[in-house]
Amino acid sequence: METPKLSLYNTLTRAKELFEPINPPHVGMYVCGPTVYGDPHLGHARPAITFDLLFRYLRAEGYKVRYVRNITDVGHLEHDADEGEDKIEKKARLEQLEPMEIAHYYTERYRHAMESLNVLSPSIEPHASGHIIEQIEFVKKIIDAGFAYESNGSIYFDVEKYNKEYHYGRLSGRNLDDIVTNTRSLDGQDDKRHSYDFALWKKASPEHIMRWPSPWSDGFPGWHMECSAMSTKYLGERFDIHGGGMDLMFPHHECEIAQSTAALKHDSARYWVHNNMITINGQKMGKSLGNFITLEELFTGTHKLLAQAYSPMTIRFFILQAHYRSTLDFSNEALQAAEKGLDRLMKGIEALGKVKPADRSTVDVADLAARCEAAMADDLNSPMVISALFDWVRHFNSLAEGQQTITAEDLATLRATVNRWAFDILGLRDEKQAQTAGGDMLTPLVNMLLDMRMEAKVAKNWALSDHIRDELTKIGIRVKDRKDGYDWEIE
RNA sequence: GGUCUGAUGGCCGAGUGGCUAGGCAAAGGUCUGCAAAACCUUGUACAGCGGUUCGAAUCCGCUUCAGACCUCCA
Repeated sequence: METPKLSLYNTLTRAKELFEPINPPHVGMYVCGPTVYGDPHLGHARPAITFDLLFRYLRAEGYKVRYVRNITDVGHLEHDADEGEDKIEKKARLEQLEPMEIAHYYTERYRHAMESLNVLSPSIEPHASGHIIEQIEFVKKIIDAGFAYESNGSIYFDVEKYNKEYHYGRLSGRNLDDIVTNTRSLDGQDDKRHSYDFALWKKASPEHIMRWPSPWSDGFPGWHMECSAMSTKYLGERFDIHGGGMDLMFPHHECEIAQSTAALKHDSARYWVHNNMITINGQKMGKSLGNFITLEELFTGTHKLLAQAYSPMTIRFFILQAHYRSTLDFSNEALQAAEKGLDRLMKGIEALGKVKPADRSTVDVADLAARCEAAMADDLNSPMVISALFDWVRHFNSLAEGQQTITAEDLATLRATVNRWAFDILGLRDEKQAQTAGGDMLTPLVNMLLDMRMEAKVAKNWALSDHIRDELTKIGIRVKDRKDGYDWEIE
């Protein structure tokens, strides 16, 4: 089957473009990861899952992907001002811990949450603190190219000069004139020539603990620097995809483009892909507004806005049910709907596992694969993939009930298609099956009781039969009668 | 204020110049000793006002409302 080619929406050109890797079958992808100074929240799950989807899809299509997602553990200033304090460091002082202890702790928390969400580990997860030398070297290149200046031990990017040769603002669709008139003037920016210049290297004030020697001062890199330095180091001067949240478009990605272009004399990333935000009551969920719900809270249900706990797969499914470039509004109702929908999908897939082959097929198995391929190739339209799967859940159930039939060959194809799309690419996991799998003692006991119930039913002893069912229901086991037998599941 | 995005049925959320998205909820039916599950059927929605068109929810304009970025944020 001829699979449709992937087109991706490129923020740089504001259009969907056919994806053509620079060095097929290799694909280089860089995504901005978390700043590890707080617990990961629902907002962090969105880019992680979006780019996990892309990573999984590209791999399933046969590409050899090197996926780099950084960990920001230094250099992220609290304010873009001279007395700006490093985020990691601020938190450390408050809790009397070493900065690296904080970074390590939250990195582990992040990784653990991502694992729960079935987000694959990237190929490389570089830490900014481990690449100070590379960042210093990168700053030197920009200075040598003439696009940076030193001021009182700090190095700033000369936006105005850069803009004469290139276009500062082309990613976010701004012109320097707009930026000039709209940049707020903050205190303590005396070292900069212009308010819109940004720091490449900052001299550390005496109380600043996180500091490294450099040709200019003891200090630390500016916060856009790590991505330019590390993407170049691991993916080369030109690579395919750069991803991140839409909120990073300006200034972070804009500055990154400026840095890389200034140092390398050309663009580095070809396709810029941005995921939209998760909102809560219509407003962006984020650190600054303090309206975020951590993943831990979602998994355990411990947040005043949560009506219940939601499993990691419910969260993943909830996110995949919306297109990555749309905002997605959080609500208990939406999450509960996702939970039930996912349950239905998983049960349908379980039913497919029980289907017995027949000598002819009443279903066209190629339809599912074709629809999934087309949807995914069209800028990662995961909602359409899910929609196709749901249409097929009906067939799965009908096949399991014997209302439709399928040949052994078609059945194998169908199972492979479902595995590919539901599990390999969407990255879903059957949590309930995983729970009961592996030599539990419950199964023989429940089966014994249900065998007794079958005997009672044959004897039309409805009182006993209902009693067994009710007692099982009480301990959370739902009994499903089949034509000639029974089925059961844990609620 | 500048730049940009969005407004879809009870809820969430795709999509598109004419052909059923899907899920959740709801109603009716089939099956069943009863129930559950499953299956079948049902909703004629696209903010408002104009315009373009044979035809617009989909294109254009205006209005209203909401949101994002312009400062750290995924």
